[in-house]
Amino acid sequence: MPWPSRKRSQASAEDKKKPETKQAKHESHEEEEEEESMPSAAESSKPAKKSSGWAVKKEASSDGQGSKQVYGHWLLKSEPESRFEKGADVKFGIEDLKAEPNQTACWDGIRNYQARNFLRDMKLGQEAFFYHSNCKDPGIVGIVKIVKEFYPDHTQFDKKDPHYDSSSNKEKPKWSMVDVQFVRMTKRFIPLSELKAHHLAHTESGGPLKNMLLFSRHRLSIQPLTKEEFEFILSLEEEKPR
DNA sequence: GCCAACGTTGGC
DNA sequence: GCCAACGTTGGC
Repeated sequence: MPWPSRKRSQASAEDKKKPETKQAKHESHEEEEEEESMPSAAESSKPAKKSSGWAVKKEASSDGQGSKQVYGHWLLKSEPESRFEKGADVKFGIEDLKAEPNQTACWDGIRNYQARNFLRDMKLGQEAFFYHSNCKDPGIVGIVKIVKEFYPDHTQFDKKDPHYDSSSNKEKPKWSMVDVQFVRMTKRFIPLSELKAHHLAHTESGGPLKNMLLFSRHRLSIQPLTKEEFEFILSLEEEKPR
């Protein structure tokens, strides 16, 4: 992912910590990509951006504006197993998040415009599923919440960080991050295989997971979830594992 | 380790 | 703006 997963640590804004994360690269665009795709609820408090579009859906609002769809929930991918990127271990599983001060970490290292734009749409208090990727048992393991809306990702300026971006500058940071705090583990591990089975069934039946981005945007490490998707997945917690 | 999907780069 | 080459993600 952005890919993907990312991770990093620490807490808030105050400290800057270091990097870890994964993702990488940079891109080129100009940055202006601020668009986001989804609209979130209100707007961000910070910069505002416009949206552009990608994929997310939008619905017409009744009033005629197309409002874009507002996402209130998210899925964040992170890798729970060690993997080295430019000499740094990008491992950051949910246990690592729980071990951070205040069980809070900054989600740094996102170097994909689409993921970054979603990140910028995240609002304080919104919840996200914590998804373990690129590991033996991929799937949802817990729930986190946004405790600080987007601000510059300090790892883009750190030459020693695997996600250093020489094309960015402090006057106009290209990449952002948010802080997330652990909320709870899901009542049980919800494996990718199970989500996929529902996705396939819903594709036929028109169920809630038929458009889940996990299955169409493989490489997106930060994905918005509709309320229906989030609630359906939560309902799986109560079921027996299949 | 393989490989499919897909995003990015860069020539033209 | 098109598109081929290339790089990355991430499941298996």
